Amino acid sequence: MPGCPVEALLGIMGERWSFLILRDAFYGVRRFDGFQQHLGISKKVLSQRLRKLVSAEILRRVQYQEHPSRYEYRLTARGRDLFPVILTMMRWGNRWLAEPGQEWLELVHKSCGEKIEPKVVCNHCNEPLTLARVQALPGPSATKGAVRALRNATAKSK
Amino acid sequence: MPGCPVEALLGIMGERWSFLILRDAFYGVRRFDGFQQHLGISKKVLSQRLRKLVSAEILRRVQYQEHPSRYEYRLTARGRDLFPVILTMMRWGNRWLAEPGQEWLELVHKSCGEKIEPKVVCNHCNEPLTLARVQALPGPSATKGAVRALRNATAKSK
DNA sequence: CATATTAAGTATCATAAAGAAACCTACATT
DNA sequence: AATGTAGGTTTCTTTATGATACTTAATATG
Repeated sequence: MPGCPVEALLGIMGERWSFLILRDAFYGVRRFDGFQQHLGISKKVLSQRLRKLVSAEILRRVQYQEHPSRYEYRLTARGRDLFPVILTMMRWGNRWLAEPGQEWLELVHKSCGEKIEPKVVCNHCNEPLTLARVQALPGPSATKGAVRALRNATAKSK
Repeated sequence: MPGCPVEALLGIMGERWSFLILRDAFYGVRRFDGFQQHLGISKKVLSQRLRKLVSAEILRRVQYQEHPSRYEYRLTARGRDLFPVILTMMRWGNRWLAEPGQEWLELVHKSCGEKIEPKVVCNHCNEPLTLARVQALPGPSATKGAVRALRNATAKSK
């Protein structure tokens, strides 16, 4: 039983290739061979990860042909809803790990035409969320460990 | 050499415990023993991960006492800037993995006092970023594989 | 004075996960 | 008849993780 939502997410997505498979899915990759060639992952591990992502309902295994039967993997609503996680990862990687002016990729917003730097904000006041301004409180399912950690955290933040 | 910012980030943060160590750091944990007890990670792996996070400048190893000398681990600016990634993970985990009404933790915005659901928006137009409205284009450092994947992605998105 | 305890690790060995390469199945193509 | 294609599985080797014991330097306890 996980003790926090991050732990729960990592129980599904925490293994070595899971986020890269997801990233490829966002790029439009759907087929076993596509993932395998693009990622350079071993077939064994790929099939294990795909099975896990399917059983977690991040991907759906869909037959796209009979005789012989062939399947592909498509994002579910749950899977698509991981897009914000990938976006924040992309922003951080571009910001801190790319040579300046040498980013690997550029995100463009089709709505406004601008180059995006994804920003995480409060859904109420639309202010960017910083560590100092966000307080984590144990919820109804918090474990004892989490309650203790959060109590310490809020005690120390000054 | 990584081919995309997500890959680059995962080169640092991709191992089993790294994100949980980071989450604990956001909760205010700083000491070896604190991480070890709270996470239930083996000391060997913890010391390997901390070393890696320090060498990636996510954490700084700071002496907090002499005789005997003791060190603690503090978030750097780089590390603090991973907060948005953790926030989007928390939101996703709370949304899809918690029993309804039984979330593990609640985020409160000290600025507006409201319960937060972190939202990822465009830094120009402030609209939420959805898969359909974001276009990824290869940047200056994109690998051939990435260029091909992105071309396919944009070709297929309709 | 001897023994515990604390904090931050290392060392050693057993188990689990990942990677490489070959093989399998069902059909289509040359 | 042989080759190719797509989506895997099997087997074996290498690497990573986990459990337990030990180390070091100082303080606290009986």
